[in-house]
Amino acid sequence: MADLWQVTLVSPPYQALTYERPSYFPELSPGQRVIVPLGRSHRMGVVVGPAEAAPEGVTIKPLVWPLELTPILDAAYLELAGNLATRQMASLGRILETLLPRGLRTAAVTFKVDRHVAERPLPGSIRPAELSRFSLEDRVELMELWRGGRMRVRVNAKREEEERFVSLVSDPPWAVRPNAKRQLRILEHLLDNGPQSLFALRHGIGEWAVDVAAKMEGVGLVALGELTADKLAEVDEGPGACDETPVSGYELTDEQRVALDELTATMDGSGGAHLVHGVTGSGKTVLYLELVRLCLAAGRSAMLLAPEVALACRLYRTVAESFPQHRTLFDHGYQSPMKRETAFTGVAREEGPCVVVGTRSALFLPVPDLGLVVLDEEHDESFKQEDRLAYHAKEVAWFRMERNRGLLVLGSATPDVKTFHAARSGAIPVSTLTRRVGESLLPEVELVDISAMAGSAQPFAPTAIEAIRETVSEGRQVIVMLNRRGYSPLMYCLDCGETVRCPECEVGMTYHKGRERVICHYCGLSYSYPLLCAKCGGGNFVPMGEGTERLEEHLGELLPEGVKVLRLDKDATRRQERMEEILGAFGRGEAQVLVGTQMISKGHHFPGVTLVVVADGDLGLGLPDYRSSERTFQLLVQVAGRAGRGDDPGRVLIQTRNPAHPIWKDVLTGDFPAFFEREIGRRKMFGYPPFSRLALVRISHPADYADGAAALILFGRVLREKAGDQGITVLGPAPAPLGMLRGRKRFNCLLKGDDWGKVRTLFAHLVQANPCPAKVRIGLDLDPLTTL
DNA sequence: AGCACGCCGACT
DNA sequence: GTCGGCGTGCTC
Repeated sequence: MADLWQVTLVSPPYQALTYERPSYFPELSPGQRVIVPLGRSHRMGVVVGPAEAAPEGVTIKPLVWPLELTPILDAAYLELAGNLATRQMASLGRILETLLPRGLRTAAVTFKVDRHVAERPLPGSIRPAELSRFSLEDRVELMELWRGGRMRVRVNAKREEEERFVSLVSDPPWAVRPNAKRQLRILEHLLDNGPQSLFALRHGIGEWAVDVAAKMEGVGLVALGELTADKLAEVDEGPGACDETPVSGYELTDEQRVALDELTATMDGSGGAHLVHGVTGSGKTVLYLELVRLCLAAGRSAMLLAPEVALACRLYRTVAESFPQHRTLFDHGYQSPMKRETAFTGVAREEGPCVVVGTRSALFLPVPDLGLVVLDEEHDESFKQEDRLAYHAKEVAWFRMERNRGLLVLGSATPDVKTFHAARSGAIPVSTLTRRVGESLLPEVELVDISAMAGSAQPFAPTAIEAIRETVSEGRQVIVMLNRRGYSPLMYCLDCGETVRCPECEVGMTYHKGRERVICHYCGLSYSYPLLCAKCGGGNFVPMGEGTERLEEHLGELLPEGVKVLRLDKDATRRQERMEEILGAFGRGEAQVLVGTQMISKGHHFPGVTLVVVADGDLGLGLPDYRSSERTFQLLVQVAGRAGRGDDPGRVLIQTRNPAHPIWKDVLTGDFPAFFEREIGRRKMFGYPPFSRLALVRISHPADYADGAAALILFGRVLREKAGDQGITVLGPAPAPLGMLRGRKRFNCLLKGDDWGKVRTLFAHLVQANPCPAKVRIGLDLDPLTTL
């Protein structure tokens, strides 16, 4: 009787197929990677379990080779992947493909044999296809070598070469001949998409990219090798950038002690979540460290997650210093595939408990016996991944901790309304920290009415200008935040009033002064400026509105000579490493003013900052999205927390055109519970989450697809037909706010129900009804960050 | 993803 | 007349 096993392929067709275990094979168990034959090719697959019987009408092939002797993935990890597969309505193979580092999911490997130990002459280097052609006795002998560690596996040289990262070494303009089209294409691509592996570059641009990039390295236009984010993380050691959290010798405040007792109570073996609601500077990090200490003492591993790389990096340094006797690991999505692979296998094979610090993707490291996960700034939207595999770190962490009987800690000064509702209704325990540690006080927040300034070219009210000048003259630092990027939102033609619009996306294109280009923020298409009006042929474009670049210019004029202004926004930091550079320079006091978008609101610690000015507090309030006031509240309280974290009291000025808005009362006092009460009442009244489940169906088809309209009518009918059975309210399908993106027409459809299962069922009906899957794409976004 | 089959254009 | 483009389809 043949020994049959189910193997899930981690490349197309992603199915679980049945293979036979040859007699000379080692024992198999779920989670082990194997090479299997498929058609005339070979693939990597993961053993999921024994198979009862061969399926009808297929001849079972034998497994070719095991890639490891003990499984790299344990049962809990396979269960996690399986859960994601169910949630995403995708196959397990497809999920595993996105979770495994590239080197661990490819069958393009070479086996290296220690030749001198073989009794008979064997080739020193063997490809999987050759293995299947060897005689039985050769394979038996090789398997002996493999078991004894005298035969190793290596990723093919070409694959390995493509693991190398390409990154920009300078900002535009670059020293290239203007007619070097391919080089420019690569440079623009890197600027838009960030540092990436040669592999990714080849996929994004074309076959020629690898050779051209190699040539460009020779002349110093790009850097090839390890990703620089890691190097910069080491550089950022300036006095201002160092963490305020003492590694040892600190004493817990009464509040912290109470919170720690409450947390350890939750930690006690049953598994569950715990919210830590503490104002900025109240010492949440110290609590995390104490919990990690307890977790390690119990012999279990711990994981700390921050919303972005820079914050995670700072947290990592503290952790590494605090636990020198344990293995500590820093992991984030911007690492080279090679590094991720090392981290992945390292953590899977680790004997004792370890500590992992990182961003959301670190959650998928196969850490055995994970007993604690901390999500710092748990309300942050970066914890949700929207592209590729869609998941929310909170849900994944919750799943892992529930199964592992571990503790999930959610920490924030401004918790997610859904989380806080769960805490208020008793579903999860909550600990509250109301006071800052040490001498520093919470900043004083004031509103500045700018409603009378409409139409003025001046972006700052006199009060704000006065405050900025005063702070700078005292030698203190100022943060100015604008929730908008680019030099100006739109360009208008003076002759005909037409705005510059992207031909692919039908949205206004933005002028970027530094690059002298107009750019579409949605698809990245750009034209050099000046340009001629498409409608009237004139060239008299004028920028409208206010962006960070113009704020930076205004400040330059407003402030005395010698005052240095830095700018931090998405454009200034397209090169990943620039952000660390700018924050580091500001932290070291190399500039007095920092102008930026919301990214400056996130937990960075600048002791010299005593004034925060929010240029336009109203932005984002009026959006037709149920979470817009939650997002605005979180952003403003978060940025206010940047002020006065040193010894001097802080001051926060929020400019608004709408001082009567009810949100200001709560923002001024930083009163989260008051904000929550108002917000939760509104949500209940309109049936928004957490009182319902909201999902967004995204439908798109090529603009020139003639039957698109008919497909949408069909979808509408199917939705309305089936929605009743599931008790789901359907809105749409309606054209999406970005009705056109990258040459595709887009439509959104909002589903409101009381159960995710029902929403999925309805979505499945929709997928089934798709008249042309090749042209019409349908995607499901559960609990969307924005319903726009 | 590979690797076949299969059906159309530009070359010895 | 062949070589070779890549569209389509299948793989335990």
